[in-house]
Amino acid sequence: MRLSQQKVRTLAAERGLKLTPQRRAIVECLEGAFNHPTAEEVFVAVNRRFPLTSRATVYNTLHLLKEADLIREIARDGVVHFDPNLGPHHHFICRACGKVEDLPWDVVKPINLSEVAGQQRVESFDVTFQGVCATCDARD
Amino acid sequence: MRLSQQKVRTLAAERGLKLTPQRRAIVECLEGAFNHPTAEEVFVAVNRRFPLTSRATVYNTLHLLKEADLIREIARDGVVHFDPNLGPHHHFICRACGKVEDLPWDVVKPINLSEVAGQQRVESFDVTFQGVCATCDARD
DNA sequence: CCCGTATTTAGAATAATTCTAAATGATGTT
DNA sequence: AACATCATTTAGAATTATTCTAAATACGGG
Repeated sequence: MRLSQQKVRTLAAERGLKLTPQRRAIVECLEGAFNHPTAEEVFVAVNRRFPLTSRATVYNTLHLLKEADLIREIARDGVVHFDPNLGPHHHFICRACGKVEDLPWDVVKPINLSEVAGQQRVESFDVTFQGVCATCDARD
Repeated sequence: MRLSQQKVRTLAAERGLKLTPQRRAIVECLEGAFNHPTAEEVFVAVNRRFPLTSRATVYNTLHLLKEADLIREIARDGVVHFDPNLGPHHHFICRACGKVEDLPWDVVKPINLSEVAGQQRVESFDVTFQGVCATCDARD
């Protein structure tokens, strides 16, 4: 239920992609990240171990993983975060510090997509909760 | 239940803000917009009537209106849209053309915010549905 | 070990937004 | 109606985020 090197190996095999050290480093960084990093944060983290990784490679790989549904993208106020947690869940964003946290799937009662009437073909949905996180709440 | 000049007049009075022609033009543009425009689209629309309005003014005013909860901001894949519809509702975003549409509030069963457990102080939530809009669906 | 081709790179290009400092103008006061 | 004040506007520079480019590199099958 989470991005892993194994899943990426399978993807690479299926699509004829190459497993470069850069890609492995990016995946490794995301695997262990529970803080929903931005592209820039991934770039910095990867460059600590792999000093010459370019931004282009980070962006390319993030897009690749997203296309393959191995990571999710969370945008808020124009800030884009990435999430390696593939299990169904929702997000909470702190309006004070911008931190993203996961919330359990069942806090929202089931939604039957076919009942979301309209002309559209609805395929998925996601819920974002806003408020103040514990840390920021304590700081006031 | 919608942004209006009247609401902005009240806001201006309360906060000592000045009602400049530029601000009125921006509000007028948003009032009549049901297409969730981006900042750039507002800029272009306002400049049709008011040729020398700068981007800075458009951004400043949009931030002001957002702070005052007179418009909502909708971000998806790093693209930011603005919504003058203040009534409770959800959004649908077409993955093909990026168009944003409103969906009625009651397609989601009520969520009791105080029951959304965790350390956080949860204040609000919103739901974004994804899929293909009627226009794009017909085009395939 | 070689080859073909996907990938990586640094930096330039683009896009979105914010900043700056000077010029302007809305509004309460006289 | 003219004034003074202070918020606002402006053009363009600066910043930030992301994408593009074309040349150099390096997976991984054979």
